[in-house]
Amino acid sequence: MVTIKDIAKDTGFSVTTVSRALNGYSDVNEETRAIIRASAQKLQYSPNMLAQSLVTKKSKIIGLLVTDLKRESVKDNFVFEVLCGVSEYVTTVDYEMILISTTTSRQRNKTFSQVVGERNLDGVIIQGLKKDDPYLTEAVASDLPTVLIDIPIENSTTGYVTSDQVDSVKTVIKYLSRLGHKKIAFMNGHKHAYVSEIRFKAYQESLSEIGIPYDDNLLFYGDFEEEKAYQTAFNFLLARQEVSAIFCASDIMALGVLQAARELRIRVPEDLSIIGFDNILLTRYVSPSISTVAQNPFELGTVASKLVLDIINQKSSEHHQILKNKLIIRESSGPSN
Amino acid sequence: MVTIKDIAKDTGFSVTTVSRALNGYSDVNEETRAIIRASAQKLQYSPNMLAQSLVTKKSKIIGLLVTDLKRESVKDNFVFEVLCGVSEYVTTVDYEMILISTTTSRQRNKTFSQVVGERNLDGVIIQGLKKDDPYLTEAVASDLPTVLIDIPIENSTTGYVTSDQVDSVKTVIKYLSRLGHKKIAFMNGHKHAYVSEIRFKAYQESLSEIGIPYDDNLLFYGDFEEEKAYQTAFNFLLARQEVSAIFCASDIMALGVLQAARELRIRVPEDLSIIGFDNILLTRYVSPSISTVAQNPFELGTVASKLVLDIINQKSSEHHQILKNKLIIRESSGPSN
DNA sequence: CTGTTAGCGCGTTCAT
DNA sequence: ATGAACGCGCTAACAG
Repeated sequence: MVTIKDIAKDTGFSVTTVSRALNGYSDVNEETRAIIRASAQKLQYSPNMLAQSLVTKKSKIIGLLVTDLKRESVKDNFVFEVLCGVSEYVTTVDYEMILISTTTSRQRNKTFSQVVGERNLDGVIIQGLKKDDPYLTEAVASDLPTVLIDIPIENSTTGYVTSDQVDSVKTVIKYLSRLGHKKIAFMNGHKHAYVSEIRFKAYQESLSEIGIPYDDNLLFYGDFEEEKAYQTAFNFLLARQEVSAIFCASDIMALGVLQAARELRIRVPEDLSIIGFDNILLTRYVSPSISTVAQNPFELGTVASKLVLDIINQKSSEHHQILKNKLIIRESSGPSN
Repeated sequence: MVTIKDIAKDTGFSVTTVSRALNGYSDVNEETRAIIRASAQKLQYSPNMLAQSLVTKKSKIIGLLVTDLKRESVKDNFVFEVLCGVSEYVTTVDYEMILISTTTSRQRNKTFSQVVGERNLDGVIIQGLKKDDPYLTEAVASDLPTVLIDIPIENSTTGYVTSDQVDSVKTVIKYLSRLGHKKIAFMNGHKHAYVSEIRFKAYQESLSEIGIPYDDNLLFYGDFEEEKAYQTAFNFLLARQEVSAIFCASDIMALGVLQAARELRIRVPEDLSIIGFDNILLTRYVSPSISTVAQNPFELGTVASKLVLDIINQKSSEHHQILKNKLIIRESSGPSN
């Protein structure tokens, strides 16, 4: 490890001067700066961020906080895409990303401030925490620059990025309605997620806008899991044969519904239209391919990063951004008959 | 930020005693330790890892070094699975993972030691670097605990984890041979990857073991990319109609080959058997589903983490591990006719 | 058993 | 324009 001390020794200047020269202070002779720079280059000096952080209180590290990233998470590249987005943006501005995978139980052992304080994180991006997770409340209450993904809360140090959930849902429902569907079921995720809440409300609104009465019996939950979606859809489809379309709050669940339909010999899209949400890779490859609302998680990641850095650098005051989604029509949806 | 100083003030002991009490030193009165612990709990103290690292020279951070994680990387969850594995293991032993995404060009601006030194990384896991990437050489030469994924180099501070590439290839070739295939082509990745080298050699060996002469014309490259694979396969299949089976060094490429076959109206598996490598999610969902060699990248990740920590803690001396793969037969392969 | 002193590598007054 | 001295939060050597 070569330190500024080494450079000081090498050049004959004091560590102070070296520090200032390297940090671009104006009160240093350009000639000495050149000498010091050359020496740094020669010795392959690189600042010790730890020491730097310790004194400046800035770590140049952004934490990406996600819920329990485990073996099963793999199927869902949503998180991965967000991560890639964050990683890419953060790299361009010379920050580092640290991945923090937590669970509700682990949040009881260590507070949010502790996690953040331990490594002097400059900012945090939160993805996938449950509505009532302790860290969420703490993060919002704290004055640490925080950006939430898909949770619309904003204050002076908290921002969020999400996509136009309401609009997307309405687009889907109207699309189905135009195809003649009257009995449009909605498979939601679970109640711990903000998006579930929002999408549900949007579903209700959309129906009322097109004059279809909301029916509680057409709402059911798939927990954002393929297996769970499969099971509940199986029973649901048996019981409610009048349903001609199911809108799923995630593609993973749509996959499960598709499977259930297949086993019940319900033809898709002739007898049942299925529409998903997310546009995960698989939707394009399964047969029939699945119509879905395309989100752009990668962009969610880059924008989130941009927003945290804005908050950190106290740039604008608007700390939220809403991305556009797009309905992609594939084989799994068609006219009602 | 509450520091040991605060605890010292709160309890009346010196910072040293606090430090020692909290770090479990034996030379401290159990009673005072209890007092100090209680105070720490009360104040929600959490050690500042930066300061700790600065003096102990240990950061409890493992770097995961990957090549340029960008938008396009998303299709290939291999990296993501490895990452999940690393993240999970590392969390259990109270370490943190930092993701470092680099490119060949960026490696010229900053040396490996600089990257590592900046944050006092305790160890590094390397995945996907090219054979001639500077960081690879530097990492192996350095004395920083390093574990390479799929690159079999070992020394006192370098280990590796990979899967039984040779065995897998042989299994595939023998399987195809048993099905009556004589003209078995091999689509390799690109020459920058170690695995390409190894798999190619294994391909040659397997052929000779079953008495089929190696034919240079049956080897071609798909660069580990779907599009590239599609294009080269298209031309290849046109030119070499005698080929009855193609073994691809990655599923992504198998996807491309499948597409080419489809467009050329070559039936799979009747006219052409296709076998991939990796067992990515899609192989199960496309039609026909793709036979492939199943790797377990998640485990690659956990084992890699375990190995780095072994090296860090100077546990055993064997710093490599080879995982088993498994040939999964699906619809894309069948008897030659 | 406990406190004092020193120092990790760096940025930052405050003199000069 | 430059340097000496101090402190960030912490651990480690040495006394006592």
